[in-house]
Amino acid sequence: MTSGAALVLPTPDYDLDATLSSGQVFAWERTAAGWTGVVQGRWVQIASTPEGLLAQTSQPQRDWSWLRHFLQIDVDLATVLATFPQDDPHLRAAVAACRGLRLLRQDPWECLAGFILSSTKQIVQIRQIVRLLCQRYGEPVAGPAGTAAMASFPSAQRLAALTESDLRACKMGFRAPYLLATARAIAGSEINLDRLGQLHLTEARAELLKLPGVGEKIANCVLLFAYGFPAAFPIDVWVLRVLRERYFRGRKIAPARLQKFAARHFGPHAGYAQQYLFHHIRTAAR
DNA sequence: GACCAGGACCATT
DNA sequence: AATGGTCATGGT
Repeated sequence: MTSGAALVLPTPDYDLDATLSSGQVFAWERTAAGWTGVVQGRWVQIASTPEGLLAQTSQPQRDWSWLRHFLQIDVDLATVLATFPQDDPHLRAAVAACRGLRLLRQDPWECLAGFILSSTKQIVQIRQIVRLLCQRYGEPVAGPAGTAAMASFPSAQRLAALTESDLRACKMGFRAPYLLATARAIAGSEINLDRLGQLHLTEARAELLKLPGVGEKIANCVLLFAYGFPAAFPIDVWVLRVLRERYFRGRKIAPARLQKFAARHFGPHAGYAQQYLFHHIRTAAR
């Protein structure tokens, strides 16, 4: 190791592959050496080893709390799973198949922008759009010697200064005006993302819903993946399918009723349950 | 070529 | 409250 720093995080019950490929984040790259990404401006590569998660950075690190926070290392997964309903065979099967799947704690703006781009897009396509945005408008972040550089996700201020056609050139189609208007609302301080974490779940959701291109589903994704509200329960087409087929005999149920059911049935960590159901049905489908 | 993708928004019933 | 059309782009 000629530069940077390395650290082993001995974390039981952590499936890094499942976590980083389960549609929470879109800017991480999988290489032969592990996963590479940018967290708070820092280049970081993470590999799964028998001793735990092996993290490497390009710069020396005084403390690693930023990475522990992003990975949510200190969440005791067993405690979360213990809050799940014990008499639910479908959820039980999903947890058994995806043991170690975790929720991350992302940067709110990157998460918000990523999910504005997510509507009726496959995850591989969302990743492609995000990659283009980072390469064209993000800041380069160098890795250790001999590794590929990454690019940070562009700030709201940076995107706010672009035009709609700049964004359309990144292949995001009709989502371009949504992303642009939301970037300008954030850059212009009409909404302060730093403040939302101090609000209650419903208040924070109401703030996010003011942004163009943000409905219930995307708001819940941001609340769950960036702000750590474990009860937030995003219902996309996949989760909708699971809920209908497995819990309502294929009947179609009003969205408000489904949200109510999810909160009551899955409990205070319903968002975790949602991620297990989502990842399970998507990985089983291939 | 048909169908679908981690939806939101608008108009109409 | 519920339905239907529209919005780009690319994978299967």
